[in-house]
Amino acid sequence: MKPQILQERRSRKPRAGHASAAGSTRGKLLETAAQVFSERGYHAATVREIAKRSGANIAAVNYHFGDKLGLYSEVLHHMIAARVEPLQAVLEQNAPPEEILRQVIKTRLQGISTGALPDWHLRIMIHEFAQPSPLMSRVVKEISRPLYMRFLELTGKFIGLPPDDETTRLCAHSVVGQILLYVTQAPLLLQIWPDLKMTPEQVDRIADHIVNFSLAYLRELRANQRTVRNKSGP
Amino acid sequence: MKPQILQERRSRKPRAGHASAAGSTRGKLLETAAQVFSERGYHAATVREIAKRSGANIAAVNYHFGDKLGLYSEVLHHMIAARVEPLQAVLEQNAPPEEILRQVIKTRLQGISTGALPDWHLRIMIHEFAQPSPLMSRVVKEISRPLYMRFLELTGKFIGLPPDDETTRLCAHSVVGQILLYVTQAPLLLQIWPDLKMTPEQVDRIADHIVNFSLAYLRELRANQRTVRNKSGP
Amino acid sequence: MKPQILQERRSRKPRAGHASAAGSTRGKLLETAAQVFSERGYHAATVREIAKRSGANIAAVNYHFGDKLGLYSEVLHHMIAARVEPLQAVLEQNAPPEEILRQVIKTRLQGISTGALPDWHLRIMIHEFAQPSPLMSRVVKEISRPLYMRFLELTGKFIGLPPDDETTRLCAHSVVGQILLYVTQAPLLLQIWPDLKMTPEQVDRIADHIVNFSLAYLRELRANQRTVRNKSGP
Amino acid sequence: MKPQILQERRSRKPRAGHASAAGSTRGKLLETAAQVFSERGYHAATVREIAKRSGANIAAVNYHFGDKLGLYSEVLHHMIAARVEPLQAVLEQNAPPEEILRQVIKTRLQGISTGALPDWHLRIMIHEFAQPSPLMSRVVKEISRPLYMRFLELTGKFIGLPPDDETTRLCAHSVVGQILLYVTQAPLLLQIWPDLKMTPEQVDRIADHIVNFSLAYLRELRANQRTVRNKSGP
DNA sequence: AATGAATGAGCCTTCATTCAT
DNA sequence: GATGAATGAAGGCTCATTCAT
Repeated sequence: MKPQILQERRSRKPRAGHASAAGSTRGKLLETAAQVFSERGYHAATVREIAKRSGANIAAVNYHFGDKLGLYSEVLHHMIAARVEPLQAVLEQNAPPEEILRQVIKTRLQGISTGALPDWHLRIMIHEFAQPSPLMSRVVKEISRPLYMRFLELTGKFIGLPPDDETTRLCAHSVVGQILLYVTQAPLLLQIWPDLKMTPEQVDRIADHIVNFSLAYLRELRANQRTVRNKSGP
Repeated sequence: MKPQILQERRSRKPRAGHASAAGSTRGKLLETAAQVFSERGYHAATVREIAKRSGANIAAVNYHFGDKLGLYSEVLHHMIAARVEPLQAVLEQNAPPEEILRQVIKTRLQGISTGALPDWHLRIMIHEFAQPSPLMSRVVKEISRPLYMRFLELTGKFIGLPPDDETTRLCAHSVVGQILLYVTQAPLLLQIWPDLKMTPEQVDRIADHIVNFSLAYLRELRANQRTVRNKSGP
Repeated sequence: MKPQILQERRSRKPRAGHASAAGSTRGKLLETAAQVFSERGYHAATVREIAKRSGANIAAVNYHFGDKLGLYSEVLHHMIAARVEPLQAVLEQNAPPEEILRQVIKTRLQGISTGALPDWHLRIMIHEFAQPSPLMSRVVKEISRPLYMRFLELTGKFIGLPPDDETTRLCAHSVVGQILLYVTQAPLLLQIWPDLKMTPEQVDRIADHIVNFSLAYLRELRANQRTVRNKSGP
Repeated sequence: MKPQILQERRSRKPRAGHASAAGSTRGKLLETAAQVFSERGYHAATVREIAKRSGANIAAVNYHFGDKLGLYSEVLHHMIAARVEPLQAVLEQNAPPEEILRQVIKTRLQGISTGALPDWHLRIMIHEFAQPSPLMSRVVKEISRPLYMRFLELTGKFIGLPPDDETTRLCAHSVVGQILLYVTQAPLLLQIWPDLKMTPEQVDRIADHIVNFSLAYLRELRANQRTVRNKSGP
């Protein structure tokens, strides 16, 4: 279930074990690239800006990562470690599904509350969906799909249906959709809803709402499902 | 409440009434531009490609629309007529809120069924949020905000709360989020859910699911609201 | 001695007798062109701007004057009538050379005193010398040369030497140079000499200075010349 | 009193000490640019032509100088070292004013004798006044003004008046104007005066004429001034 | 281990001009 | 008598990339 490591591409220089150490040029480049890619997306980001912000020579990107895509690939690689795995952890834990659902939603939304970390992971995904890079399919395969599958499992278990049942999928989508609204439309919402301050308290209220909104239907479904099973049972 | 018309920008020639007739260079340009902008977004789209695909000279864009932004502005303008207004019409009609809700969802989702029109309107919006163009604020003001406000009203009326109540907003967001998932994440879903064919029948089932999923909570809320009102009433 | 008429060029439309009437498109075009050419010079001026400022279609220039150069040629033609002839008149008049000299200088300088007419003639000449247009040689032949020759004659008569004597030429140049400084370097002088207000009074003082400055040497020369002639005479 | 160095602009790379070495691309570019800018002026000159004549890629200009204006700025900078400073030196030297005046005139005129260097410095100034570039004010501040001020001082000392007296200014203008005629109107004069060969001997004669022409009035003024001072003195 | 220099392709825009009406 | 539409050429600039050192 663990996402595979993104394969190395055309860089001239093989990546050393300590390569992403913060002090090195390579490490600094990687750090800056994550920032810039998250701000502009793969296509609109320029190696020039990444190099300049890193205080590195413009040729450094090609030297260390082969080309722009190589650098992007590396950034994506780090994204998995930094983001997918923690969320995966939440999904894997041994707790009542209702509690897990609540935690997933809160974890997800906390990424967008203002002061927190810049949440570059998310913005990269948004750009990737708006305008896919050549690595889009890899992003899907190694980031989206595993998480999606796991969430399907969780939802299925909750409502008592197999993970790949259409109803299971639709329910999972309903939950995810509510979260993604705040994630992908954040700038719009901030303009359109003056009272949206994204304080931890407000984000908490939003998360609670999503949980309640979703559980209303899911519990109903679970109840029906048990009835059906009981009826069709012995 | 009707969204205002986007104002003309720097184009040298005023737009004639029949200007977007399919046969004319100008019309062809506009048509192609909508396509290209929806594929690549404002920034990544190139005037060159638009001109080439239109079979027009590259300078024709400048002649008819002043510059790239002028062309984009015109495309946005047509977007209102072709998309926002119909949806607005649905929202304005005199019918039970439950029915309107169902229609909104269906109208929205039908845009993505059948590969016919690749739903360029939405793709443009997605690009706009991923990487705002200089016209972003106008897009919000004239497209998003009016629809959002109207939908808030509808939701508020349904659950018996004022349109700008936080609960009203959160409920509206929950409904919209479910729809937007299919709209913004369509390419991902197609990869990740092999059985997603977007046939009219399936889209209908999806729409019904969203309605049911949402009403489960909204009705609950409405019931509570009435209880509260009755209790605090005479 | 009268400057020849600039020959018509490639215009499709032969110039009618009343063509430059103020109200007509053609006349308006000509008027605006003089303005624009004097502001920007032949190369930097654009037919677009001329057409726009005239409220005329961009193709009007080509229609009436063949091409940009044809329009410029026509402007030059009017320049002769409006500017060269009056100055010529001053030079031709029957008066003591000293008085003519004073008048030439004053006439010339008054063109640059602020409020007066925009003196587009002069600015066109400046541009022409900075970056000659294809019509430069015609400008010289029909405008500069006749005036220069006449001024040489005047100077020669004053100091008692033939017009094409080197000394005559050098003296004429000394006078003309003093005038041209204020004409070609006006913008610089305005920046560099805060008290230069170009009021009629100040322009008068400048003109008087140039006259006095020049006569100091010219009179000296004339005196010497007479002595020489007397000595070598009978 | 020394003119300040023009500040570096947007070029990406700081200028090394030996950067304008003839062999380097950068040096060649600079050399060609001076040529082209002097021929066409800032606006009409094209980066393409400069690059092509230099045998360099068009992007090299951007690389070395940031943009067209950056290159122009650098050319102006070199102009100071090559031209303004020597003239400044002449003006600063400790010699009788009459002798300095003579030298200034000769130095100035020698720039145009012998077709060798086509006196690009001056041509750039002429273009600058005909159609100012965005650097016009800097040109004035760092090139024209210091020289002008110094010349005012010299003239004032000669005639015994303060440098900023109107009479001092008018006299200085009269001298400068005579020089500038040959400098700004050279092409015209060559057409109009067939015997103008610009041989060193002839240029010398011109310089001597200007000196004599000017001194006739200046000495007169000085004499008057002394009389006045003596009368009003003790 | 890294970089300064250079490059070809492509970007958006503006130009003077032409042509059909 | 005039114009709207269209065009090829050229403008300045930025891009990711390469190469010699």
